Amino acid sequence: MVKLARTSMTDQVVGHLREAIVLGDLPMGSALSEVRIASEMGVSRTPVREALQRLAVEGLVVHNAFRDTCVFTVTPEELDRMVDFREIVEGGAVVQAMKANPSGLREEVERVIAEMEKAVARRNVRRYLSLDTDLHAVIVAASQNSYLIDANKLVATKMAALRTALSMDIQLIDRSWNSHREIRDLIATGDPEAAEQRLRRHVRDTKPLFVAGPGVMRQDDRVSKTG
Amino acid sequence: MVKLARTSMTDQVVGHLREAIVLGDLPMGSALSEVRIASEMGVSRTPVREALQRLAVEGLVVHNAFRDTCVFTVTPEELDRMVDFREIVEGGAVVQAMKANPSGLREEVERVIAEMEKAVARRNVRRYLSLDTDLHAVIVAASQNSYLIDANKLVATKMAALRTALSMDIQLIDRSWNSHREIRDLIATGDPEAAEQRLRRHVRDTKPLFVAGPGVMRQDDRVSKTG
DNA sequence: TGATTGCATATTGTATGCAATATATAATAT
DNA sequence: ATATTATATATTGCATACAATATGCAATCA
Repeated sequence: MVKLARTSMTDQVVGHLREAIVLGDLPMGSALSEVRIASEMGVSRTPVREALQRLAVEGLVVHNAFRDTCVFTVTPEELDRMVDFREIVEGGAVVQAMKANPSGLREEVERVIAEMEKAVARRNVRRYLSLDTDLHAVIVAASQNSYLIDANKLVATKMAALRTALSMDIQLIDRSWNSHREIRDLIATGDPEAAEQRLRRHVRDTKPLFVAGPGVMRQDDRVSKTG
Repeated sequence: MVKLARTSMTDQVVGHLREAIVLGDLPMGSALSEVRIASEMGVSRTPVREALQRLAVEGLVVHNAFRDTCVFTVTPEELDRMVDFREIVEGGAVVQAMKANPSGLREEVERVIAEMEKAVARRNVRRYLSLDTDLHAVIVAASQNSYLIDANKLVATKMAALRTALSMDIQLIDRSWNSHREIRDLIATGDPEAAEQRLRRHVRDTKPLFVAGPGVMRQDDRVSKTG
């Protein structure tokens, strides 16, 4: 671990853990030992603790006082609420973006859609799912509203981790791909209401993919140690 | 400071600082010295640091690396985005609440409205503004969606601090009071769309009260030390 | 056999010390 | 007089040591 170069150790630990959670290296529900992470990253416990505190506020880890802190898990009921929340936030964001920043929104969406087309052509499911995360992120980012962006992070990182854990069929990808293109078209058309409703429906439709997927479990199902 | 009774020192510091910010004891923009807070609360720097990290994620304080951490400030542009955000989140929440938890929503709103009526009768502006914060909070809470609740906190605490710093005219209170009662009526009526639109308009209308108010400033205007 | 108590271990919570960096002040040079 | 530099001070960032708490296991007892 390099000696803090303009970025604090705590920031590096936060980034490292977030990435590990999204990539599935830290399975959902697994306990996070401060000493283990510290020794693995070659730092002391202090920056690790501070990183875990921040991630706990973000909801990416749950902190059990005097016991341990684990990677988040999601119950089916909570997944419902995540979808409801995404409808509201992403729907609101696309309206904001189309009114305040339409060209920027179109450019960013077009860019991701183009990448998606390549991924679909190559049947690269992994890449497509990553771009799925990106597409929703750029829509929210185009709103240029830091509160919407921060609010979105409360679910976006979890969704990214869930997508990683998901083994998705190629048929489902095609279905999602159609949905994404329709959203792109409606954004290009310039009708905020239509785009919002289509985006909300899209988010709603993806719910069934996750309810039966891995990572969706009771809150008590601990898995393993840091690994 | 009592020796941790079921709650960690860090939690206590978080609560203390949040309250101090909302009540205006820590003015917006003021720098927060770790050692000063630690000595004032009779704890070491460690829990203070951890508390500040958490509050930074919440956006209540801004952390300048290697320099200091200050209480948040709001620019007029950011206030616009806060209002946009509140429209989306509170509007979405009231719809959720009316669909999933209508009776609970009505009860809670009715309770706060009743308290407001007393405050208005007694011309107690301070109390009314506090209930204003409560009213919006109970609406979001009634959605029973933890993500909406957490997202709302990204602005609710800041709004509470801004209200505290605000010296509001009694005429403006009467105007707000009418607005609040209309929202209550629409919630009681049971038309989610109508209630959402009315709530969004109410949030939008309150914007002018704050743009000229105290606490809304350029990000660089530091004020004083912890005091 | 089953429950309970006590101890050993592991983990978190807090305090303190030291290093690194930033800010302010004063001295110097042009 | 202004700009620059050196220094002193204050503050943050990190590491380590210690205290408090929880967990697991074994021994003991009913």
